[in-house]
Amino acid sequence: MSEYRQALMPVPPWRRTDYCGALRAGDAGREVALWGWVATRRDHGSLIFIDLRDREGIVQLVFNPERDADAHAVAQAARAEFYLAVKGRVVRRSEGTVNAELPTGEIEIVVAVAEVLNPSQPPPFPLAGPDGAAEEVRLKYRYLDLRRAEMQRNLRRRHQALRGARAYLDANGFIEIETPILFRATPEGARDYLVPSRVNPGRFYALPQSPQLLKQILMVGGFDRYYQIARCFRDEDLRANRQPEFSQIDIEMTGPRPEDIHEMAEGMMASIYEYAAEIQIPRPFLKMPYEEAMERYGSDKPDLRFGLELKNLTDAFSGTQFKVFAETLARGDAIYGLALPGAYQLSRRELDELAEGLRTRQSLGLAWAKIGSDGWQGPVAKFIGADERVSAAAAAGLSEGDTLLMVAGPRGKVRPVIGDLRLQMAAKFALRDATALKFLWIVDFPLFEYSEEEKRLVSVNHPFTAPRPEDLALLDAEPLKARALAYDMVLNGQEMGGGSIRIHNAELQLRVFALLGIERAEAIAKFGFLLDALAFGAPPHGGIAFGVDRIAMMVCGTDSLRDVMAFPKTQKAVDTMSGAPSEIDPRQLRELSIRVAR
RNA sequence: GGGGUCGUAGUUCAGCCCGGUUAGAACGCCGGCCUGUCACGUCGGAAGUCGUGGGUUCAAAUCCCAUCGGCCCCGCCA
Repeated sequence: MSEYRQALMPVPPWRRTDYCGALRAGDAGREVALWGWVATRRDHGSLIFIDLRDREGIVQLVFNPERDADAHAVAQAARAEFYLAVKGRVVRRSEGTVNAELPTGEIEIVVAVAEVLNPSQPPPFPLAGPDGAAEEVRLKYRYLDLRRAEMQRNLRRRHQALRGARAYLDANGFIEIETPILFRATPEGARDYLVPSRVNPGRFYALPQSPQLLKQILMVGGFDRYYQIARCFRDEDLRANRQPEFSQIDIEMTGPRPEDIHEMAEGMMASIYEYAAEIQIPRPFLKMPYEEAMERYGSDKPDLRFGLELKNLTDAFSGTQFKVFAETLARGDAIYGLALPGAYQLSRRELDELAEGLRTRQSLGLAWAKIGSDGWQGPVAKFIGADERVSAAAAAGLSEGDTLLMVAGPRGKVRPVIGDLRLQMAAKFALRDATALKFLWIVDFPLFEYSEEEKRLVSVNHPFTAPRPEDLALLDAEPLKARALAYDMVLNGQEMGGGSIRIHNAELQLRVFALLGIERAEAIAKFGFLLDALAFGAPPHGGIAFGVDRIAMMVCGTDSLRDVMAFPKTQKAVDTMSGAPSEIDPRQLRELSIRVAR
């Protein structure tokens, strides 16, 4: 490597006057001082061009050996990702050398002085262009990955989204309050991340899955309106849109009706989109009861960017001779269908694969029929009589050339399965309008559902959700029919946020706990602080929480959470850059009174 | 816990099915030449535990088994 002067100075030899990527034609004639990374270097033997990059973009530097030999020597020695400080004059590029692709393409910097502030090893992967390297490598060298324009853009949009949220909440009287990260483990919900207490051997803190209880207590504490950009932790398996550690915009207010929360949340979302994407989103959002969403879309977070609604064929087949369907009806179960327009053709093999998927995953059978000019075709067509064909065709709105997919079974199982088929078909036939933003609220969730695994009622939302007042009477007799004052905000088939009006009465809270199988003594042991708080004049209150990371994914147009987090973890919850989680020194464990069993 | 998929120069990938020369290409890297490039050009060069371990075979990047890791999904995630 040839010679260069490396300034081992802890601060640059001169202050920066501008960001590289911010210079424009209007700056022509100015003397500027810049710092930045070498993005690319084009060496013509004597003339050398360097594209210098900082967070705002790149600008072209020109080094002419006849003008300044020292600066030129620096350019000769410089390599990709060297951090340089330069001084020079901004000049308009001569005609024919303008680069229309670059915002800075009308000008360049004629460099008079240059210093290498820090050389760099050759980067392990190229930093220009959209993700060239495998994520494995990008995560290990995250600091290099973060220099890429895409990551710079994503994290800044995320920042703008949060600014939008804060601006709205601040303007509407919400007070930002921090809650502890070291909290207590509570039953229900996801697995907790635990932190041992050194001064209380054998005891553990839990990292909060969300600040749920604390924000309720802040309402009891009289703050009236609270918000927080809160870190949350859940020790569950990861997905493309799930990390063990994530952020939510957590909001609680005193005395709201659900509509008040909706209006506020829509205002905040509008502010987010204005700040992050300069888009005006249409308001108010559609509201859809949970039951309707399940009936029409087979999902509590329906994607409304396309139609293809489910068809309830139960009545249409009421007189069927087809054994499978007849048995279904005899059990009181349901038959649902999905009518694929003739333009969306599936091969026999694709249909078989779909059927196989349902059998293995859901142990449900898929029946299908193609509506031809000479009647129904398909393996089950011969079992389906003329009358049923007419009624089914009417119920499903079938025309010639269409394909009807049918699934029979318990309603609670069949609807989500067909809902999933609906999404698969949307992906296969590219039915989604990529530019649409389809917001809606899902309301009137059930309060409870029955858990086969635990053989008891569990909360659909969380145990602090208030029942609808008119459904209070159902609590003891038919708790599964009781609806909750709960709501989810859904955007393009993704849950953006959810919340509820909370129970603010200790007796009602104890009743709900009891229905969940949490007896009075256990409730007092584990949630005594909440029950006590409710007993001291707790005001009615309710709120909502939004997934910051999911919002960031939407405004950035990416489908991986890792693209909108600075330091995400892999699917095994590992940080490949730092090596966390790591083994711990035995001495440290001893201090914590912990012995590793493995 | 389970299913799928990928793992070969620094990077992106080909080769793997059907075992058999010295494991290739592009980008990057190193060196030479080059005064208007912007993915500069051009000439030359270096660069590989084929993820790891075991097995089958005269012979394994290639076939088999196990294992580790990345990604996607199911379960799980109020």
